[in-house]
Amino acid sequence: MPELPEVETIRRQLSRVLSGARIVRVVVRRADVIGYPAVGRFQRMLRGKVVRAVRRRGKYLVFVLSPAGKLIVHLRLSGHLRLLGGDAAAKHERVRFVFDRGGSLSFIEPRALGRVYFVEGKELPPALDGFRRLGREPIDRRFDPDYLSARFQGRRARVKDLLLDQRICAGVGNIYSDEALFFAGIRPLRRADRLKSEEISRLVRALKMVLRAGIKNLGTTMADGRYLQPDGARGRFGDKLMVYGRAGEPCRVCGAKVKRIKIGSRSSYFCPGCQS
DNA sequence: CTTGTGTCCTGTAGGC
DNA sequence: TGCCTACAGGACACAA
Repeated sequence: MPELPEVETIRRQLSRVLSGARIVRVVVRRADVIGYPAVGRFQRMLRGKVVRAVRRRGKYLVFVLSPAGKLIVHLRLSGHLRLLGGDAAAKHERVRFVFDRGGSLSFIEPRALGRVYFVEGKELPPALDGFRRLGREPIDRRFDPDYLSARFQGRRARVKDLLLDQRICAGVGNIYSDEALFFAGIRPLRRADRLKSEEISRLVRALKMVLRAGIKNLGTTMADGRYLQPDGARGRFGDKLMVYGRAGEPCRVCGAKVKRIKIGSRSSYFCPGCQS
């Protein structure tokens, strides 16, 4: 569910609220969301640790702890982090981190696909291979046309699939890839190695633009209200989407009907008038 | 290595 | 109301 802008929004809020807070207890309500290490060790290692900083890499949240270690969280499709006051377990709560200053951070994951990890040193468990292999972030200065064309070189895959590849575009997901392709004027099924350098440049600019706009608007909360900030507030980027979730509706630029196609098992939206 | 497909898991919305 | 299907902001393990 959450992509780079949503995770970044969550990061900023948690950094503000949790910096300096000490974990006094870790309640595990469902063991299989603990990606590493085993449940008992996960709980023991976290108890007593103080949150020093909250960082983000791609769609991963990284809580830097002292005296040592990191708590790494990936929300996958349906995960949430909520700051809660009371003791009552939230619906679909899988893990709860209770803090010394009162209140707790609840990891809520209806589908139980998301994972939390604790790591000590520099070496990462195999379960975090995806983390280690992350590519550059589109909002990074070094994510430039040279970088992207090098990664697209010789790749016959559809451009949409490569935008979703975290080893190439860390943090990009289904919504923002469609939005970026719209602004770049490129159809999602185009072969990556057949994009002209002008198109790659437009794509780089579009990615940076839509991700920054997403962050500025605190993320995308669709009508179903599935993504929320840790304090429960909605993101405002949903109103600003050009194509994602708008199948059959008129393009906001040219008026053509937005189309929805399937790529793999996932939906992709584009405007047949604006994108070629 | 690359590419496409299936799978993990659960909830919800919509059709009949 | 109940049953069935499709779909969901993700990432992997596979087979070809």
